[in-house]
Amino acid sequence: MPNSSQREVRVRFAPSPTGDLHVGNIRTALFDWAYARHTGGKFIFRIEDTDRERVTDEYIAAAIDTLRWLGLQWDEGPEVGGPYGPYLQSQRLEIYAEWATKFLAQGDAYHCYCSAAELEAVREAQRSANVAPGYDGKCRNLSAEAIAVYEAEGRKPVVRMRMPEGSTTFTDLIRGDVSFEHDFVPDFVLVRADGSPLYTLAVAVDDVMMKVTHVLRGEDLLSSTPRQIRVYQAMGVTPDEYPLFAHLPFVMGQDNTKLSKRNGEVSIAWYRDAGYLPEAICNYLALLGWSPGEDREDVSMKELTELFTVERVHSSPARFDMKKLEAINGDKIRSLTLDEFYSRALPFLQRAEVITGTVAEADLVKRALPIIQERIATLSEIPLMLKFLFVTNFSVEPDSQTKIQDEQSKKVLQSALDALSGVSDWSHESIESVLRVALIEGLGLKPRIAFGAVRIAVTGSHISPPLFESMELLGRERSLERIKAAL
RNA sequence: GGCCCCGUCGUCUAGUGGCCUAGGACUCUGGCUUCUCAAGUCAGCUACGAGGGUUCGAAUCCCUUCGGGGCUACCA
Repeated sequence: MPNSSQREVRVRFAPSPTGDLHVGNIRTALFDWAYARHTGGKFIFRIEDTDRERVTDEYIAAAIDTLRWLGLQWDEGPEVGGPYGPYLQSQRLEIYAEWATKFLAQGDAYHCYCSAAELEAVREAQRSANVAPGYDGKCRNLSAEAIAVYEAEGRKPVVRMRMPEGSTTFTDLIRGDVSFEHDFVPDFVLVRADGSPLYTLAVAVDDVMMKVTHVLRGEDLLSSTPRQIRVYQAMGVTPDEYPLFAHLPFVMGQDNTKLSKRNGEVSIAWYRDAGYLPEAICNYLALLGWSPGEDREDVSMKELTELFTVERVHSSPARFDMKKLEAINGDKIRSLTLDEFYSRALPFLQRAEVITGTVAEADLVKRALPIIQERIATLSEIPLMLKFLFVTNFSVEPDSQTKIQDEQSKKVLQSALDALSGVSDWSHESIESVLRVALIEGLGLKPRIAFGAVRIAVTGSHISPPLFESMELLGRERSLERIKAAL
């Protein structure tokens, strides 16, 4: 039997969707995916919903949707199936029950009748006595009589795994050898009193049964690895068949605490709505805890699969920096072809109700996009910048309005109106040359002063896309109307 | 408290004993460009947590220390 490093690579992403997938989850998913693709192996998507109190169908659906949106296509998992399914743990309950029964029969696990209150009391005592906390092993070797008494009391037992004396050592692909003395790994629960399995049981059983070869996951799971390995042993899996572990460093918030709502947006759905491109999110996230070296930072999805190796993953945590994500997003937007940019822009324009979806609008949008492409960092800025082209009841922003109330501005607008009235070829080139002659040469004004007033009158704001192109797009009639209205 | 992990510019990182008076990117500051805003471009600021070793030579190896984080559930 070939060992884990020789078998076909099978990597799984196994979130427990107790909310929207967040930045940290996705970084893990991205690395899992990239590693599978890099090695030509399989990317498996599994839902860990053993805690049905917290995992809902909505969150599961959202997780599936998010992964799809990001382009992290899975080879096995929800909706696509696969040879080792089902891929929802809630649909594998009988499998876990069978193994638990087997462990019980083998003596690897035992029934524990301790109540939550009793366990808490033990922990409390351990805390004050300053000794290692954990289950005290009270039910490890219960006599038949003692069991009968508990049963008579109506107590429902949990199934608890027996940790033998000794220690567990494993090689983490990122951190090297890590070992834990079993004195600090207490007997742990596999099955709840109601018969439902816990993560510790399900994760190990599934990884073995789904023939997972590499477990790349968050470092918060590092200290649960000995428990997972203990289950492998009880299952009869030999060490050379264990999956290889790689514990990824955390993605932290700005204030160096775990990323959460408090210190930055975490939900990927939020980034989607805010106009971030999936490839930008992936590119940025890839740089958190990993780097291709050689001062490279711009990485496409394809390049990521070519360059990604676990060896180049860091062991130290990274802070999430929205500013850098934004910068990368802007770069990605600028490198979009017009067609790509157009299809991504459309939903944002429609959602903002700037356009309704007519053919005429589509044409104007297509002509307008090139002049704003290099001016935005997120797609959500598009409606703001293009609104002036579509609005029916046009008005100038109050802030800008005050800037064209003075005599000089009126004079500028009047001159512009006069000069522009005679223009027949309404192209940005001729608009510009006519205005330069009339305002710069004619009135002797600085360009920023002269064009500023026209800009406000025509676009409604002192910040806008390039003036002459904007006027060309707006059309002669509407442009002149707006200048007139501003007088 | 115990166990485990981690420690290079503000942030993400390059760096695996000499190529490092530490490179790139983002941010920030200033300049150029310029019809606004951007984009582009040039320049600048700022880092090997600290202390000991090992070595001709250390960001790179060892030890100690300090700091940060995770786990310590019938959560994952």
